[in-house]
Amino acid sequence: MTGGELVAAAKERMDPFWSVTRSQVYRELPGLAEAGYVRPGKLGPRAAQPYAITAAGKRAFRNWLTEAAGADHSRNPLVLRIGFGAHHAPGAVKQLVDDARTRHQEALAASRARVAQLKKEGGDSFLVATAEFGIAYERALLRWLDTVPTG
Amino acid sequence: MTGGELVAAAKERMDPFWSVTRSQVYRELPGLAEAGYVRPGKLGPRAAQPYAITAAGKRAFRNWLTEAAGADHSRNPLVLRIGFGAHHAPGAVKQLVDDARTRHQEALAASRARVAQLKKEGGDSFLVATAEFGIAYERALLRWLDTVPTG
DNA sequence: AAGGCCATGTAACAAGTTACATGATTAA
DNA sequence: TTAATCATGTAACTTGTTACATGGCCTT
Repeated sequence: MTGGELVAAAKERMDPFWSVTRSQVYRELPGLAEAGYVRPGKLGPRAAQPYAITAAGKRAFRNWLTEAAGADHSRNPLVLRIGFGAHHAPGAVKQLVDDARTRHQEALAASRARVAQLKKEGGDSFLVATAEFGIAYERALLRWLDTVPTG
Repeated sequence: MTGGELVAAAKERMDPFWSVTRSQVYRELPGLAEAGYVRPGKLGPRAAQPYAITAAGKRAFRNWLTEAAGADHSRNPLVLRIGFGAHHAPGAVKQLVDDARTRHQEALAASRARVAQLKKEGGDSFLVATAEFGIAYERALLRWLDTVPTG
């Protein structure tokens, strides 16, 4: 795959709980090739450089998989601002909450659609589980939003 | 406050949904002083440099508060690994899930304790809400863990 | 075949992490 | 009073973001 294809595949697979940017991917690929984990193929249109994973790359991946998972890491600007609610102008918190509700309702719908699609395709049950994580997260957030004081 | 005090206060206030490191804080403080948002006080023991916020600093803070909240950003290495469950050795997913359950049960207990403490202190209801976000998140994650296929 | 559009890749920058050096405080 | 511990701050490095340049594709 090329850098762009990898980014698209990663987003498709990980969207609610992980992210990568194109620049990260493009930066890493030459290093991975150097290390022998991927092998560059011949250039396509637009100077697109495809790579194929090598046997060593697969080994390294499996190795990485077994490493302990490490703590998760959240950055939630909405909750951060709500925590300073006492410093807000009147009505500002309600505004924040309403906007967030709209956005997360959309995200919830997207997660549900993704689960439905994966199930229809008869896909890997672990992938379905990660998509269901998206639903669980969005539902929890929406329910929490309903409890935030908006005064 | 000094850099160390600021880090401690930030962790106390934001722990489940935001984080800062000491290095970030120490790096920013001289710049904020330069910009007139904080004023350095006299050095304490261990060359500790305290800062006080200025009127301009408070204005800048209120300004920042009203900015739109931006999307939240999660990095969850556990869900990431589970998504690749099909590539794991047998039993490995169960191991991951069991470890995670322990850790998140502890985190849930910590969140609950924090809510109880804030309520006892009669604190700011917005702060209580952010602590309750921690509970909601941990509960959702734990319930989701119970649905993950461990075969 | 010309112009707008989208995908590829690069480069400069900002934010986040890790490892280190130093100076008080505490305890043996 | 010496050694261990802990808090302060710094510096080097890694990761993540934003802004940019270029080149095929697709429509008209």
